[in-house]
Amino acid sequence: MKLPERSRIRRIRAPLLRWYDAHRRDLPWRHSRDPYAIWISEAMLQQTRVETVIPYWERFLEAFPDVGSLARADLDQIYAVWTGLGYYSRARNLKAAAESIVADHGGQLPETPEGLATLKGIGRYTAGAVASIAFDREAPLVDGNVVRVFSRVFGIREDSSRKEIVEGLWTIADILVRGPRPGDLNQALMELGAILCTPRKPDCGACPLRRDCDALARDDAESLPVKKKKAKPRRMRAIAVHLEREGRILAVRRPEEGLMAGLWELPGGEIGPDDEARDRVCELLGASFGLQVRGVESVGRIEHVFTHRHLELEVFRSRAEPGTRVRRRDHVGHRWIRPQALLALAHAGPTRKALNLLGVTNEVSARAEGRSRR
DNA sequence: TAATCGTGGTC
DNA sequence: TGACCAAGATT
Repeated sequence: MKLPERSRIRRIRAPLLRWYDAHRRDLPWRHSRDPYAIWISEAMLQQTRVETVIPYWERFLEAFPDVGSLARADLDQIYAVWTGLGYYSRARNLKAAAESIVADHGGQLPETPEGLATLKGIGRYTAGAVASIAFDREAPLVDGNVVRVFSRVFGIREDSSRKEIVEGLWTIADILVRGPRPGDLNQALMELGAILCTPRKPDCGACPLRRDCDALARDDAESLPVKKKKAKPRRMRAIAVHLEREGRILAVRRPEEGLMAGLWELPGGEIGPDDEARDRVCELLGASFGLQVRGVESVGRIEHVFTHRHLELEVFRSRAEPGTRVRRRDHVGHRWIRPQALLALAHAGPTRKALNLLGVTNEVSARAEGRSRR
């Protein structure tokens, strides 16, 4: 791609900052100058909407107010606060990074993008965001909003995931950020993408860059940026069993890698596309948990769509004899607990939906269930 | 480079 | 209603 003229890039600085000063949203982390609080907000905002993040950020900062408290916390406590936010590796990485900050950086976050990027879970974007917003460094950043704004303003009509284009976008961001108020400049770019320069029906009439926008001149803003199509989620099937033993049910913890890593769920497992689910229950509970059960009752079915998986989960009830022991194969933990207690452990959407189907609810899960049902 | 990794909102 | 998308990182 041909890089825009330097002067053309620099020209959008002033109108962008003016617009930001007049229209910036009042977000809770914008009241903080604490690098730790800003870092947490950036980790949560990865692929996650602002409105979703706000209550999680507030609860997280209350539970873990500083780097030291996060480094000392049990992963279980962190997961519990993170439950429902998704991309759980972020929670794991936050703790690992906090430990490294305490052990190797005297308890203070590194101030440069290079230093920040050595920490787990901090990539190129987050390094630039924290360096510029928390430490006033002239560090560039490119997120989905910035890709869209640059593609339109500078008329970039090639696949935005191509390496050459990605590097071009970072170069533009770097040229643009040099100067006063780098943190505000970066936030202004993202804010413009979030509020006006939206994927569909951008509000070009209100845009501070409308006189300078290539896509507006050519009337193809809505078709930019150019991206390739994403793969459809693959279907997978699984079973989950509400297995009761003397008034308690079995909860099991998934391995620390892969889908829903480290989260608690009902025992069960994946089945084949043509399996009769009921026929696999006894076998799976035996093979994965060393359990023998009798009397399997079908409860129903839930569906859950992940980014790359479309899960169909069949839910059953069964009982285990008093004194039944568990021998885990792949899972890394298990507990016999009151049904409602599973809702207080870190768990993901499918487990929440299965418990809801089973009539196990509390106020929090009921609200989440209400949201996901629209 | 292309997959993997959650969830909820929007049209 | 399925497809797209949201302040990405990791492998």
